[in-house]
Amino acid sequence: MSKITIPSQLDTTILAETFKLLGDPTRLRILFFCLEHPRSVGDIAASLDLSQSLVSHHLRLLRGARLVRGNRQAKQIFYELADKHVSDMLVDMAHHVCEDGDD
Amino acid sequence: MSKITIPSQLDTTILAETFKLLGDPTRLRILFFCLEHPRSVGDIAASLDLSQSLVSHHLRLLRGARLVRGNRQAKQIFYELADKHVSDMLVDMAHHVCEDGDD
DNA sequence: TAAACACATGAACAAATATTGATATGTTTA
DNA sequence: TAAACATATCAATATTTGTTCATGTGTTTA
Repeated sequence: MSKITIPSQLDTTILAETFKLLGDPTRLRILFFCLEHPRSVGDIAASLDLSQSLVSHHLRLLRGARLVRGNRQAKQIFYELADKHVSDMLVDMAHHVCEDGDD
Repeated sequence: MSKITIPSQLDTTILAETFKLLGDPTRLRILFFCLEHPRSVGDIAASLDLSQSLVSHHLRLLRGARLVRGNRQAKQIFYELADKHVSDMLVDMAHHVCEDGDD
């Protein structure tokens, strides 16, 4: 059971878009930083030593792919992962990168 | 339990490298095509309508990241996913891309 | 309202990357 | 060995993409 389904070329492209977003160290750092609890843009920039502009640009891409969502709290906007789905996947992959080298 | 572990900056970079490889539609198509059983380079190129050169290039990258492995069978070389680890992740992600739109 | 603060956006540039075409390497068959 | 076949590699090109700097938008406080 659990038959293997080969995605259509369109689905493949969509899937690739998501992977592509995850394929950048800066974006991954942002995502992991927001994993535990929501973080403001300024906090992200300061903690990760990135320019505010750069963080905003990346957050826009991540927002566009529904990987994160932000809600305003007074002047600041706090970003968190979009849903458990995404965070589970990240944690899962993080584990994978640690346990390397079978074979 | 299952405490969230934030990867080091180095680990993040390594993880990103893997995601980056998965973040190309052509490579994803190659991977899914080899999911069920090993496929020769020529078969991949013909079936996916890609030049032989392009397929070889991509396979080299995938090999370098230990995402696929190939074994020679006479003139041809048959490629398959490196381990269950990789294929499980791919199938998993393929499922994710289908079930969209919570919220 | 004006100034200050937090974040978003646009243009521009440099670096990375996918793709192509030609050629090389290695394996088999005549 | 030579020719044919399958795959790999090299060099070059065109596109994509991450980053920066300057500026714009929206919210709060004086």
